[in-house]
Amino acid sequence: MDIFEAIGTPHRRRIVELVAAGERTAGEIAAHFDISRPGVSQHLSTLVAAGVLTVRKAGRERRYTLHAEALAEAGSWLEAQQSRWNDALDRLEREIAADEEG
Amino acid sequence: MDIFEAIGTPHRRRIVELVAAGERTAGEIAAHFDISRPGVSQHLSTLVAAGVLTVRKAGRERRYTLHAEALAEAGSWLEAQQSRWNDALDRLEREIAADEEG
DNA sequence: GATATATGTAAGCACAGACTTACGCGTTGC
DNA sequence: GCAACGCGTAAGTCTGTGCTTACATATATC
Repeated sequence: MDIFEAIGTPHRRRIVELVAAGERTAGEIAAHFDISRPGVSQHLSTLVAAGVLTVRKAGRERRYTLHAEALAEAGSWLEAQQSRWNDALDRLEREIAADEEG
Repeated sequence: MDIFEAIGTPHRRRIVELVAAGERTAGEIAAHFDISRPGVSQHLSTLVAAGVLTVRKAGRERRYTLHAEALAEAGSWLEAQQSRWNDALDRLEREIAADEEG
């Protein structure tokens, strides 16, 4: 599952927000949700698989941290599309100007 | 459906890439996919509903354009999480420094 | 070593949604 | 006016996935 799919659900985006504020254990994260703990655990797994989070075993706990580079990567794609679009607009504008001139 | 969910599938992300390069008709877009034309049409509808694209009727064609602001909004969320994370790292670093000092 | 705690895994269910084919509707062109 | 075109909508299918409960595993605690 790719990054965009991973952050494509509200629950998982909420998890990202929580972990972005600092390292969290699975239990701490689960406490913020109405769904069952295993349900949250599965969301955590998909986020790790997508490279959005990182796990670290600490005794009987699992500490989840944000892998910010993954978010940056997604951001790059978004920016690329926006600059593509701006280029397209510029081209269009120049064409119109050329038409009016000629 | 929110923006992230809208761009959460590879097909729809591909559509965004196509339209980012310039205004496209439904048919032009559909030509780039292996799935049926109605299938593409449904993807277009969800992208419009999510505010990612804009439609304009032109005769019997429908011209789709990118609504770049929507992508910018998604980008803002990503950046916010990254800066949150950087703040958390800074706090952690300061705490460690304070511990070592004291 | 037995019990409790923190967590993941397994199995199953129900629903969303990504497809398909068939059809309808407006527009263009003869 | 009528055929062809461009496109969306309807209806149905099927798979993925977001949940659930039950169970397994590893660590801490006494």
